[in-house]
Amino acid sequence: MTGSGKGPRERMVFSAAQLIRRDGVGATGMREVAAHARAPRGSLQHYFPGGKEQLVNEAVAWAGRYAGRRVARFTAGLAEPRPSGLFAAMAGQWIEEYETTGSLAGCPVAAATVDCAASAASTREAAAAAFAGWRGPVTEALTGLGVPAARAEPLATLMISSLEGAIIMARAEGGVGPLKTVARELGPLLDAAVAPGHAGGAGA
Amino acid sequence: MTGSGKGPRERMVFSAAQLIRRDGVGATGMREVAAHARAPRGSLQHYFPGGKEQLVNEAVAWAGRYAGRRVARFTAGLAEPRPSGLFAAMAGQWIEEYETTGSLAGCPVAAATVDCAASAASTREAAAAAFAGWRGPVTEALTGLGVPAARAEPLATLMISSLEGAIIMARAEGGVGPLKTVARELGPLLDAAVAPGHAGGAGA
DNA sequence: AAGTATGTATGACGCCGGTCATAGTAGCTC
DNA sequence: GAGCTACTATGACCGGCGTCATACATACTT
Repeated sequence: MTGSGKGPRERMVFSAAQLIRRDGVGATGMREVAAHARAPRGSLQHYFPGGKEQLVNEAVAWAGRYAGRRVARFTAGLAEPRPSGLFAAMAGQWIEEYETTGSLAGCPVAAATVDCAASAASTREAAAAAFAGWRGPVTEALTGLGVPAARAEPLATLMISSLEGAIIMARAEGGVGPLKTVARELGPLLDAAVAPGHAGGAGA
Repeated sequence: MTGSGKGPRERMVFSAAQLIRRDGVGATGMREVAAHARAPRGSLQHYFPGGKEQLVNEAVAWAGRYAGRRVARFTAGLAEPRPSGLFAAMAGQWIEEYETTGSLAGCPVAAATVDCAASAASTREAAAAAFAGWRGPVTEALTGLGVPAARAEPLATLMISSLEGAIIMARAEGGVGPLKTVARELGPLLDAAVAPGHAGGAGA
């Protein structure tokens, strides 16, 4: 997650995502993105002729892909292959970040939605695509964990919704309480959706 | 919800909440708020000497009180007194708004959190207070509906989180799908938390 | 060596934001 | 009717924003 390896273009997209995550779209300036990415300011108009809107959209898309990949990795590394474990891992990523950095930034996709859904159609669509690219792997993971196909996608939507909402409440409260609460409360409910007779993980 | 009755001060707070809800804090201008409230621009510095931050904080507080009162009214008017009914009513308010107005604004508390949590401590606290003032009535309602005291507050947190997240996803997708999905999936899980033997509503 | 993409570097422009300063206008008391 | 308070009304200021225009440096082609 250093983001300083690749080319300047990627770094700028990455930096944009980070800054949007923390301050929202409106309060994130183009110059600021370039500075944060240690990229030349002139490269902005070179790589993103579509201006800020394009940059924001790419940052959102990047975040969506990142979240999707992350889910796949979580699923592969679950100690106890149950839906609750996946959800705990998703929430745990945010808890861990808070406890590491001491402060909690939000989700760039949510920020872009809040700030742009009503004003920039392309950004709204980028956010929708990002959510779809996140929900997909979650849905697959759930089916792989034994959730009936018909319920996998709705439950994936519920998981992502709860997580997004908990992130916001956690930021407001200045603590990870809501994230832990949501993980604790929703987990068992998700496990209950596993088809009976499915070969669970370690315990039961 | 007309908001044009009371004095100019209240109207401005209300207008601020509405505009923030739609465009986010950053994209909402002070002049715009005054114009929307049909209030004189000079009144801004008169009523809100603390500037934009104060106005935003009051808008957030207003939204929190509104949400809390709303929950109390939902609870009183439930056809089937079950947790799922309350949650459906909460989500239904948003669905209805979308189907009435044709577009979906967000929650002002969420918007303020996303845009200000990292930059304005007072706004972050206002948002936390607003969430608390929303969660309180939900918690009470759940206990009144038969949810054991120990689980009422965590489940209230889960409900609000899911709703907030679903609102964001719905805005991104440009449709109420996520709201309906979340209501459908979470409702039964909430009902299952009702203490056994509790005198439920109509059916079971 | 000339030429041409590709990327970098700045400076300027216009705009709109929040805020300040300063008047002006009721409505009320004494 | 003088004086005070509450509110309204503007205009100006300064700063930051996104964007544009333009010039410069590479690096690869032919």
